[in-house]
Amino acid sequence: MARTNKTQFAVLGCLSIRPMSAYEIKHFMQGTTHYFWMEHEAQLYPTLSKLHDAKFVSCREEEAEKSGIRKIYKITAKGKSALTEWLIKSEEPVSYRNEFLLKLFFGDKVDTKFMRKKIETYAASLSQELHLFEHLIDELHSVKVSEKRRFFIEATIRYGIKSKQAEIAWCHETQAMLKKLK
Amino acid sequence: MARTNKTQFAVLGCLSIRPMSAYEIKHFMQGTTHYFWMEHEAQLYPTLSKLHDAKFVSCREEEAEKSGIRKIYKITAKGKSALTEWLIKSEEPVSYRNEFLLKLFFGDKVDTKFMRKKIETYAASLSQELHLFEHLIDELHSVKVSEKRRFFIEATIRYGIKSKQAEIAWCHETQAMLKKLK
DNA sequence: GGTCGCATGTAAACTGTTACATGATTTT
DNA sequence: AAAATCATGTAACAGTTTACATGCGACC
Repeated sequence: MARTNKTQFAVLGCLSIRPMSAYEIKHFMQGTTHYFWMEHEAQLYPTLSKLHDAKFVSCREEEAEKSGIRKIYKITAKGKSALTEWLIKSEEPVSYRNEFLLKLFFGDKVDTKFMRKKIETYAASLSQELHLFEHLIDELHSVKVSEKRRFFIEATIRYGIKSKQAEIAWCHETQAMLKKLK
Repeated sequence: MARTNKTQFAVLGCLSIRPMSAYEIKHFMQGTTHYFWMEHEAQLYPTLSKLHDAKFVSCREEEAEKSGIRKIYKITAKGKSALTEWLIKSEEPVSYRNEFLLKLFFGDKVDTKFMRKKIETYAASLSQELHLFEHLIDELHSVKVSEKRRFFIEATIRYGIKSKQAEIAWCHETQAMLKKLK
């Protein structure tokens, strides 16, 4: 079974919010979906071309802010139905990889102090991410969107907050247990 | 900056437990690290060849159980120091992708009932994974390993349990909030 | 004069996944 | 007789990431 390319749906999703250029999509993702979905420019440009060829998006060129042209893409009816179809469909399972856990699994191969340090660093980065989520929630208050739209944006942020909190709790618990070990 | 291939370290890690063949490594991972790390055979065989060329592992051939030969790889001193170096090093940030959250983010584009159903299905798969972890903890009691080794194996499983519990709690919370919405 | 932001893209390398290919033994 | 397990691997493709390339305007 072939893997279906999800980049196209991420792009269609963004364009369902409002028409955007490739550059804008990148910045939009950076500000909203970056903690669960991010695309590289090298994927965005060819994906938009393909979506345009397939009539999922239309394209309008306008003067760029500083120089040259800017290609604004807009989702078509065909694109919208493709997006809806994907939204409703169930996800194919994907393999999740966590390098930190992989190292931890082999943690007995090195001195305990290294793993204590590793968990500490990991906890610190989790806290930073958690702060970012709390900032995103604050930001959301000042954004003008429909109640329904707001609900789903907030749901993804709450997901991030709950996950990070659980992971941070695990870090503390594990550090405490490590101290008792040996 | 070049990405470092982590497959080789996952393999070296497995071989630090005991000498294994490619086939055994796959089954070992399936039984232990599968929920945070998994490799395909098509990656394992060439990776082992490369590790052998680089003198990180040695190879001994023996009669296979059923037919042909079986190549048993053993980590060398050089391989051990490479593994240790990687274990201590900090992780490069990698992009995490979650198709479920991506869909949820655009959830306002479809009728609420579809997203309710989606969260329900997601919660069910999380519960199943949680049961698997609890089973892994049980299994761990009957495995003979050092106290330190056991600690780190258990830590990765506890991580899984805590994460899944938090996600399940999020599902319930979000379902309840969805009911109130409109 | 150099860097940053806006804005487009291409090329190459690498990684990951699926499918294919082989062959013996054991179980259903 | 067919399917599963043990055991090796290759080929082809799809997807991801890095680096490169271009050019203007604004700011320091």
